[in-house]
Amino acid sequence: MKLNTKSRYAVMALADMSKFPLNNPVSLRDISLRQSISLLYLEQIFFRLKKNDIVKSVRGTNGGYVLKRDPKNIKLSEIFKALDQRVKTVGCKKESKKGCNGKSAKCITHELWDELEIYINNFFENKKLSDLLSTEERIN
Amino acid sequence: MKLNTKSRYAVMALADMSKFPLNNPVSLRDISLRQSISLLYLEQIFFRLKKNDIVKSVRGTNGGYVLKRDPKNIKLSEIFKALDQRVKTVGCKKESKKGCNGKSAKCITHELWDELEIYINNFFENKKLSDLLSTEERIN
DNA sequence: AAATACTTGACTATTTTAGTCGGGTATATA
DNA sequence: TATATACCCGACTAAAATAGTCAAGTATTT
Repeated sequence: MKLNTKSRYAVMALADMSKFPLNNPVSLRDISLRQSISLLYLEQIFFRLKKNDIVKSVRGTNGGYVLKRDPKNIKLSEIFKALDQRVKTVGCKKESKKGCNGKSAKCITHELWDELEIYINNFFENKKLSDLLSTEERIN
Repeated sequence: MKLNTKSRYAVMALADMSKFPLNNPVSLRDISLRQSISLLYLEQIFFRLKKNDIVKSVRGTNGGYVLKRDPKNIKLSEIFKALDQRVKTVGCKKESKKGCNGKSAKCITHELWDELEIYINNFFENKKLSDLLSTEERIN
């Protein structure tokens, strides 16, 4: 069970942006250098963040990305959703509605995975981007 | 973020076993048929469960596996541990001790992943095999 | 003896992940 | 208005992880 780099980098990059004045565009190039994340990969990530209304872009010289909302109002769950990251128990659920292929035995653990999914989503639902920021400021 | 089949099947198989009289060996062949899991794959899984003292084996005709403890005393966290399944944030932590490669900026999110890891492990730590069983019995 | 069932390492196909490439378009500034 | 900067975005690929199989056993019961 592991987190992929896409969502991990997304959170890192957005946390990085949050440290700067909010309406000031931050270029991916700068984030790339500061966070040691490939620029090309960041572009891919921000394409999705933009599509999901988390950031907006400013083109041209001195352009970059700007957070669409205050970090206080950006839940980590939104970021994960933007990158198609969710908890999956795999199998079991997708192929059927109720009894998992009709074989009732197959679903002994069905409720468990549902519960886990809700539990984890809950973690991200209750975390804001601003929560990371204050942690960071405490450290430095 | 997803659960792998190994730990998923392990939980399913053990829950299946729990439904039978405890000192009665249950053969992998039967579990395989009931839960639609490949026998060869189950063998691999039970090899690890055995090494981790969760089940013991009874060889020969009418043999099979037996739970080493009462399902009330088997935590899901043990099962996951037996299969090397754990939450990983990947990168960030392994390569360094404190400042993540010395670049302090790289670790804006470090504490977050630690917290998540603890949070999820907590879920499994508080679930017993017997919890699944009663759920199952409620359903059927 | 024969059948059943566990033992265990090695192997392989498939899928997923991480990350790159390429060929754009838009905008600010000199 | 030329040029550099920075976003745009689909397609691609190498590497790693996962899922599952194979093979060649050994132990026990009936």
